[in-house]
Amino acid sequence: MDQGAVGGAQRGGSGIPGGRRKQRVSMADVAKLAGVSSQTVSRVSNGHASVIGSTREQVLAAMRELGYRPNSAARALRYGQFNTIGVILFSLASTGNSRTVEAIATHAAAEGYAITLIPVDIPTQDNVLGAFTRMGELAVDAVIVIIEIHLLDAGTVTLPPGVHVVVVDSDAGDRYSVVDTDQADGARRAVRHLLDLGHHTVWHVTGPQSSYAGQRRAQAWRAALEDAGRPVPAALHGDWSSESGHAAGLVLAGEPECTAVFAANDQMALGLLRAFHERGRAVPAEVSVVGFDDIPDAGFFIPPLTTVHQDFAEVGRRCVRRVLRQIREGQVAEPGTDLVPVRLVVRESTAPPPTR
Amino acid sequence: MDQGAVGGAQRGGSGIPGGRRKQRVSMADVAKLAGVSSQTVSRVSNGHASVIGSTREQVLAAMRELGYRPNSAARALRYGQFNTIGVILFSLASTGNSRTVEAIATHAAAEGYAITLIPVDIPTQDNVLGAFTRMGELAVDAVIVIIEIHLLDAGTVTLPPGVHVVVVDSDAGDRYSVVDTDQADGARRAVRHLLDLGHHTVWHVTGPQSSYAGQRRAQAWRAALEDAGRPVPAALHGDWSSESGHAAGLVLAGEPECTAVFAANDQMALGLLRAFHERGRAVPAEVSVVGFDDIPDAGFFIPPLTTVHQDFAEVGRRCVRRVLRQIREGQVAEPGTDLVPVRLVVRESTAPPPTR
DNA sequence: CTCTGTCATGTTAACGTAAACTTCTGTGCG
DNA sequence: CGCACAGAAGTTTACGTTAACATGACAGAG
Repeated sequence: MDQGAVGGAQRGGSGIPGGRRKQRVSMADVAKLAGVSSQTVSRVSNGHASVIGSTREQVLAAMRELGYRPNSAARALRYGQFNTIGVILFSLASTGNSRTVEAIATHAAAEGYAITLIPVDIPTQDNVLGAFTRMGELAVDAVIVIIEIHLLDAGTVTLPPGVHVVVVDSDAGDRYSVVDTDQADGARRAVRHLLDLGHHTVWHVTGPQSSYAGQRRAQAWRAALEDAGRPVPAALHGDWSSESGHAAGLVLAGEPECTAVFAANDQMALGLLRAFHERGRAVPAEVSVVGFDDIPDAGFFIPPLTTVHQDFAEVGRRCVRRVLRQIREGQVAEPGTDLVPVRLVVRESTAPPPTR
Repeated sequence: MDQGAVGGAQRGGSGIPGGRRKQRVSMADVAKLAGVSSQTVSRVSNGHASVIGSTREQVLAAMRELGYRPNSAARALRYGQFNTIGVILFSLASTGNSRTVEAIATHAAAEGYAITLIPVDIPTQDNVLGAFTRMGELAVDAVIVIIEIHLLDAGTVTLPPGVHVVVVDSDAGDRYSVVDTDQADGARRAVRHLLDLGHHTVWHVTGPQSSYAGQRRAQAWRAALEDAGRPVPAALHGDWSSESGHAAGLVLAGEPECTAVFAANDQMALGLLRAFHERGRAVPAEVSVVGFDDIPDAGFFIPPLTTVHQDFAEVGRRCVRRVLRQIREGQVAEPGTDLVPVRLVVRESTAPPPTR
């Protein structure tokens, strides 16, 4: 280094008081104030044992006085790790997503990892790809994808090398590490429950076609009916919203032989209940309704909703566990599907069909 | 573990093909392959103009071949910025929080910022303090706090110096930069609506005491009644959950003179509807109910809920705007409260009181 | 009294990137 | 023909931290 005369932008003059040029306090500053080397500050900062008590106290005092905070960028650079997991998702609006994300965040925090959210407004391929590109530039050790993975597959998306991935809500267990609720089992239980009550068959309001969860619930609904040798009515298509459930309910209310409906989520079930109420079709006396998710409100619908309980917290927990195992063992991929079990919660929206 | 035979973690030999020792590709690697200096790679990476076409192509080809991704830790270290905003929050479970967070994430992404979530399981002081400590160590340029700020004030918490803060749901506008829904106005509108319909007074089911939003809705409810010269019934205390609303509803169903209830959120209103239904009190013929939030499901309750619409997206947008202004202008604090307006959505759960 | 070992602390170097500066090449003009 | 100048690319250095090594002091053993 030549001369400092010019460099106002450089690091700022030394002793000029009040001239707060420097943004952040570094170890060097603490070290100077405490009269030790910056390495000693580092040792104190990281709780190494080999610092004598009096020195430690001095350093801590200096830290406090200057308001020292370690610079995580420098740390990350040094260690090659960020202690952060990225989460790519479409929307937090659905109960399932937000609860899963919350569980992921909680469990990750317990392991010393933070969560970085990358929302994708509209799940087109371009946007998802963009999210991954951004993710690649982001300070992230691994990624959890809560979005339809086929949007990635279809394109020429290559996941950033060296980034570990776990996927939620997907059938891509052959290529990725997938964690998911046991959608098929849930749908099966819902249908069985209704058949066991004596219903001849069960109608279905699906989720959006873009959702694997929705697709699988529909497949399992169909399969359960076929296995029981029952006729399979045409499915009505919803989009998870109570509004779409309501629309479907208005249609179903006009079908006299419809005595049992399985909605692919609780919100659509709410719409169904509303529609049946409007049309004077009593639930459960005339029509039974089963939902999926078991949102906290489901027990307070009119009538309280029989539904399939999903353990979102467990999904989040397993995502974190998988992703951390990948990070720690240094493996890039570890395909396979991890299914989280469900259970049916029977409330008051289901009953035997009306006798005639 | 002092011997290299084991340590694949080190840096790995140079030309050994296939032996992917090195975790990440650096500019130096790209530079070597492209036969240029790493500075040239940097220039290409950042789109500087002063690189001739052929060289640029070579570098890009090398980047592609090696799967180069810039190391954001090094970048952040260099620039002193992370392009990341931290969000401290209690829970994503409530509609309001998750939608606010989503809006924050979306708008931040549009500005090139990512969101890091720091969940606080139980909002004790210690935990919040811990979250802030963690945040201080985190790669974050600013923080948005969606949690009761008094949990911070009461303790000896000093916000990390140099970190910009915006707070949601708080009355701490004198000390912090606060963005919030106009809770008072919303509550006032709800009460006015019911009084205008002819109700003598309005009962209230509150949110949890720890919530400023809840407190302010309750205050404004009381004030609106007093301004109108009406008696103020004792408030019933809820905790945002439909279950607590249900419990309150069972109590209110037993009060014959109760003809109008304002619930501090929609979920508790759902519980109220359920309780009134159980007890055979017709809504709105005998009792009117107003909620707060206007969750998407509210229009499909039985009956569809009259409620105060909150613009969560706008709250998120303003948070991001404020926080970015702070970052860009380099100001640490900028106290003041920014209120987002609300509107009353009248549906079918309100009507004039029964004539007697 | 010297030698060895231990413990507290200091010094050096490296992580990957990019600003600032330096060097090199070729072009146009007097 | 030489010189100034512009443009392209290379070199140096610093960002803040910490592992690895170096230093120095002091204690106990021979």
